[in-house]
Amino acid sequence: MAKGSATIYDVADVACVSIATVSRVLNGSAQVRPETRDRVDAAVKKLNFVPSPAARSLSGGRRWSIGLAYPLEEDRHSAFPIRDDDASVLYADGIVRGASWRATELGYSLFACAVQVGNESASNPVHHLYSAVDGIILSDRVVSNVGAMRIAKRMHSVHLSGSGKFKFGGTIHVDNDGGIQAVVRHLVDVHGVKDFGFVTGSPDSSDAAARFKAFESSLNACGGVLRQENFLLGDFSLSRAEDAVDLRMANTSALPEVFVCANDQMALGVVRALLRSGRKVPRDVLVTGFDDIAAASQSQSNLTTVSQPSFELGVAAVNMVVGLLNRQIEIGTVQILPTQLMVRESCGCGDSGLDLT
Amino acid sequence: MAKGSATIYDVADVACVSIATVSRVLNGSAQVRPETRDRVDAAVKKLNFVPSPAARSLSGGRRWSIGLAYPLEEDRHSAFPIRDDDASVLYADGIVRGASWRATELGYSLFACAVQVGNESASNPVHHLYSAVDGIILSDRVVSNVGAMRIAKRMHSVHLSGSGKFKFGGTIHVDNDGGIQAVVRHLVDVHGVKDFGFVTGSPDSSDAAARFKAFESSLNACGGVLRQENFLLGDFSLSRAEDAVDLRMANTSALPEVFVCANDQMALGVVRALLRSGRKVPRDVLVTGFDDIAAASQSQSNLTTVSQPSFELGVAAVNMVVGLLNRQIEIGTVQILPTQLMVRESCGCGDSGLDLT
DNA sequence: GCTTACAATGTAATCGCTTACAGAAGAGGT
DNA sequence: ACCTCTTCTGTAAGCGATTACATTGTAAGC
Repeated sequence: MAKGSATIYDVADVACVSIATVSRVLNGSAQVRPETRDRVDAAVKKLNFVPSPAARSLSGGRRWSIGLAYPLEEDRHSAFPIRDDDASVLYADGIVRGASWRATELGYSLFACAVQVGNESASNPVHHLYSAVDGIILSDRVVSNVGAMRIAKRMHSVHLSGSGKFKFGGTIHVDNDGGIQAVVRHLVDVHGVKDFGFVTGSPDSSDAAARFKAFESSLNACGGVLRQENFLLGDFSLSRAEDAVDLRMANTSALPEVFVCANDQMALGVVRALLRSGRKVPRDVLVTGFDDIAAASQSQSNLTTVSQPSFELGVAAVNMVVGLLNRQIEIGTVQILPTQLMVRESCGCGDSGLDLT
Repeated sequence: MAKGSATIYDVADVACVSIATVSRVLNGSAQVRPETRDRVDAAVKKLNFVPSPAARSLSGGRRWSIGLAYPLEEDRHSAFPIRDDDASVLYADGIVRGASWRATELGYSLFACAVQVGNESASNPVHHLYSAVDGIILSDRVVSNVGAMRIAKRMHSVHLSGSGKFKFGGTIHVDNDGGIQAVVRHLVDVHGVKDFGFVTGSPDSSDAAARFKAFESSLNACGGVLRQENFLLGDFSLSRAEDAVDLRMANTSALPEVFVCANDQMALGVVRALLRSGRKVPRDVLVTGFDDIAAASQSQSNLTTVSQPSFELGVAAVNMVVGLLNRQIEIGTVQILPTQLMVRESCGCGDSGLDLT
């Protein structure tokens, strides 16, 4: 607390040079006589001097840190809202790790920051974050489009989004189209499915939108059907999807052959609701997910899903921010990461023929 | 980028007041005539003004954000080091979530930052982090003791540590003693174990140290034995523990009845090594872990372990930092969070009598 | 109507750094 | 000896906030 640590002035005093010279040595810049440099280095070492990022930041230098804002669903019930059920956090973990690792490798620090979705006020952590960093990675939905534009005008930013292109910064998204297409094709080709159900994600998520759009066109391409009552509204959370299926089952019309879900959490919720009603998966209804979170591959819920390279997404995002910073990548660049169909048992595959319990 | 964003001067101009007045309004301080306040508020809104944390930081005001540094083991092999095997990250996830949630609730932003352990240079992200925040939460091992003291002298800090007390800041740790004691007692009372093995964590981790110390004293209390060759050195990672057990088995002396491990990852590694050698757990050797990570409770590895309230740890840490900030908590305070023994099958319990495979 | 006290506002110093610009010192040419 | 270039180093002006202190405005008290 006692603000006692050394400043550039102290170093200058000890080394008997001016603060400008110290700064030059620190930043490895230009012409400093070797013997002067040594003197400064010695002083720095002696005083354990670490430049104040705040001051550095203020005076316009590079901060060597980048920010990553990831979404948190609004808490609807519990006092501790962020439990296993929180889709965005689980998915974000991988991204944070990838970004963290890559940033460190490039000599940057990564500040990760969870943002309550829908928070447009000044208390949105993004506002605190973005002036502490050189560039920022914004996950889908952490700020509004308007907010994103404002930020992008101030600093380099990369957007993790479902589809499309952000013209004021870079954009990265996974191949939602290809993933969903693979799911639908597999269901049609291998399991002869015609009658589809779909559980969609948060309405404001571009990933959710992209996945549904891809689903529709795949359906058209292979002649599948989505009856109105089998289009379920979710918000990426397990419980909401579970509720939606319960509600659907109150309707006595026959269930679809499969529920294609926009993410794994919802798929797990769907499975849970079906099991509770006495139905078995995949015996009575097939279910597929998206993301391939850890829980998907556990034996209890052997979920057929689409694997997202979340770690690689984080890596790619950092690469892009730094590329933008170094002017090696153009503003408006879009990068698409591949997805992969993971066939397990919930789609009806698997010789074990186990019912999931 | 185009540094075009509004400053306090712009706001002052628009509102026709001085920057001092703007600052007063922003910080809710003291005497400002309501009509002036309104004018300033309007200007702030109009310009979308967000104060620069850097400047704020330099001039000593509150930043409304707190930092959390958590450790990342040094990468020993892979190009993408942070995989499922990384003990600290898995454990840290819960802390980050808890801290994030609580910080948001208190109106703070939380910046989480992964730190390569052993990095004492100026590139240690902690140095970047700590001038962007009001207070900082330091996990065990993210900085040296000296580094921690330097930081603690500059700002409020809370240390997440195995035991003991950090006299320049707050300290929180889980009840390692109680947890290990419960494990040992259970093994002795229920399973009649006498001949113990122990797999310890990173030598520089105070959690590891605390757990071993607790293990020793529990052992003495109940007359158990730890033969020298059954004390295995790990570093909290799965692979390292696996290797250690392989090495141990090269020695032909009888294995101990149980391997008590300082965390779950290592317990999983131990199980893996034992299975590979044709031994069964718990039939031939018992194994226990610590932490209760998600993988521990999966049916494949039904690990008896000690549950750590990692989410609550994050919450408590934020509470303490903010308490310190508001001078409601004294420097030097120590808080201990309870742990809980989770009895599963790897200790020999369970009527299923299943061999783990 | 004039002092007084206090509320409201403004002025300017400060935080620790970067960097444009200025100045000094030495080398080389005449 | 004098002038011109280099090459190094110092001076000082910001960066955008906070805040001690100075100043102005205003209503009460006489």
